[in-house]
Amino acid sequence: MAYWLMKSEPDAFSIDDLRSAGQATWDGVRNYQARNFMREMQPGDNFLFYHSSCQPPGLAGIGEIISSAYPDATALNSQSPYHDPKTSAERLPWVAVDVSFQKKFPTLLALTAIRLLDGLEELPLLHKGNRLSVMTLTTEQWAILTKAAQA
DNA sequence: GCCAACGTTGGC
DNA sequence: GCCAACGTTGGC
Repeated sequence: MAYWLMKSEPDAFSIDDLRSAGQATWDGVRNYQARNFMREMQPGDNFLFYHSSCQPPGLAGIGEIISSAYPDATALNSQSPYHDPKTSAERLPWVAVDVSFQKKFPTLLALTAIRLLDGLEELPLLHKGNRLSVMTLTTEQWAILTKAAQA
């Protein structure tokens, strides 16, 4: 089983939205490195739900990956905010996965608090200028973050 | 609202 | 294939 971290702007889709929906489609990712990680996802993997571009940014909870990657049709939809006019049904590089709610942390683990934790030197989230919206976590990173979030 | 960092685009 | 210009991300 693998561990992931995925970012979402809570104004668009938050941990509370996932909790009320129970499950959801994680789509709209338009970056090849993030896409490649999504292709590796398997049902049963867990991910940390990160709220970005908000105040404060940080980890809000845990979800589960419940499907492997499949083509992200929002790229083809001219009405979608995720429309990618360079794609077609024959040439569709983007993927989505289905996810389910697992838990919301008692309090948000803010980015400022994450920066103070030991053992996360390799975590891309903390690297200056990093914008990757889907990243893999080692078992150790997962343990450090989930422990801090529920302390 | 600012701006640093990064990815993408397009001229050559 | 290089690289400058541009657009986007996302913390502050």
